[in-house]
Amino acid sequence: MSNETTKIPQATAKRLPLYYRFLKNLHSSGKQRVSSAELSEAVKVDSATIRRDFSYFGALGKKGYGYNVNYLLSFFRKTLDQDELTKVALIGVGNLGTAFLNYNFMKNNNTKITCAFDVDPGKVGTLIGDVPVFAMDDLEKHLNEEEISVVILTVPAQVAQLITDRLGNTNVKGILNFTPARLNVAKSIRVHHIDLAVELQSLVYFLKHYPNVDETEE
Amino acid sequence: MSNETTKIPQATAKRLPLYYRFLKNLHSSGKQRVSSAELSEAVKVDSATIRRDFSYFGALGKKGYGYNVNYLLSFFRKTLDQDELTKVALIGVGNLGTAFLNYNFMKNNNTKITCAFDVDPGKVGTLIGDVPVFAMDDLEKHLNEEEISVVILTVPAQVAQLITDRLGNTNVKGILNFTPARLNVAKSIRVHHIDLAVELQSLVYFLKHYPNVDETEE
DNA sequence: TACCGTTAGTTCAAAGTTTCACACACATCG
DNA sequence: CGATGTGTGTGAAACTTTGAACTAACGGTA
Repeated sequence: MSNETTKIPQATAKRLPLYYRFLKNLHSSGKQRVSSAELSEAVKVDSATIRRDFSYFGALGKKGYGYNVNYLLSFFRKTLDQDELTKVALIGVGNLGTAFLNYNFMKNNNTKITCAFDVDPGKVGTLIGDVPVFAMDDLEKHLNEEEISVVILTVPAQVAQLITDRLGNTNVKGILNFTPARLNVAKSIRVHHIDLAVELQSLVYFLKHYPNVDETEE
Repeated sequence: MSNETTKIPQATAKRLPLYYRFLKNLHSSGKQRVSSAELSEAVKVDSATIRRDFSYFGALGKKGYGYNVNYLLSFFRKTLDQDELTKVALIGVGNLGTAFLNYNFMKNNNTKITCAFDVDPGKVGTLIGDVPVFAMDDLEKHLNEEEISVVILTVPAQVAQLITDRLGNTNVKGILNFTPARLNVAKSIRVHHIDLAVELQSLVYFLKHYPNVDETEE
């Protein structure tokens, strides 16, 4: 453990941003120390899991004391690269895309949507939530100029693969895909799917077939 | 296997809506039969996993032939309760909430947003995407009258727990939570989290720390 | 009708993840 | 300054999920 090069389990990596956010809350409410049990209550993750997650990064806490909020926070800030800003592009300014542009969900974070793309000439050239909307034709040009490596995909499903193929000519390494389409990508590109209809349907399925079980993540 | 009462693994259950959607696509494109390998290519799930997933429901396919699309489709329709409509309420008509109301992501499905709630008097009484917006004060009343058991939560984080507590007095059994808040709920209520900021951050983390690994779900 | 190629269903081992439970270290208090 | 309680870090066990490999059944073809 405690070695930077040791690979962190994926399940752990997915929880890190969650921990980070709650630590920020604790910090701003003036808390000095926190135990894995308290944290567990707040983020709804088993306390043993939290301790193990933290332990992958070394001994961050003190026995009989807990974790120092400031120390933990500054550690995570470094680990999650919170100091350096990751620029993100949003492709497809429809209902959902517009909501993301207006939504402040990356305000406090290390990620920022710096440009958006759409085919609608009525939207091109405008600012939505302070983000400039460019023509889809200029996609590769702007992505390369701004050296963008992460995109949010909120285009209609039919064109998702088409757009994705064009991303092959850019520096894009990660796609957050809100499209129902399952994308074919070069293996140098990482895709995370958020499929809203599937999420809703599977929730309904769980309710009908697994009555009364406890909470599950996404 | 093949027994209706056998509990399906959660990982499998999450994939069912995905399978269902692709089967619908195949059906409408006139395809008669499909193999697990073809399906695997389309949904990006290992073919052995697909075969095992299906086998929990019994022998749905034929060796040396594959699966009959019609048969499979009608089977899933029953299994996923596609015939009966699940009414869903949306709470919080902000940027994201409005997008969902306008978005057609449940048009083809067994779920439909039938009412929405907000505190803004300017929104109350209006129709957004054909869905009536009611006052937050009348939340319990409408939910009970319409016998709604699933809600989508798109309110500001600060009030998420407050609203959730009020759901305790209703028939609501499932919450799709788009709020960063981790909700305290009675264990009869199931919560699925979709935390957009966390998703984006964890994608960025993966890109920095796990270069060049393959695709991961949600 | 007999063969051949295809592909479902299943078994097994491996990998990944969570949870338990406990020793040990530290903080705290008298 | 010693005793006591608290809470971390972690070994081991339990559980979940995946992927590879195999078997056996079926369809198609000559």
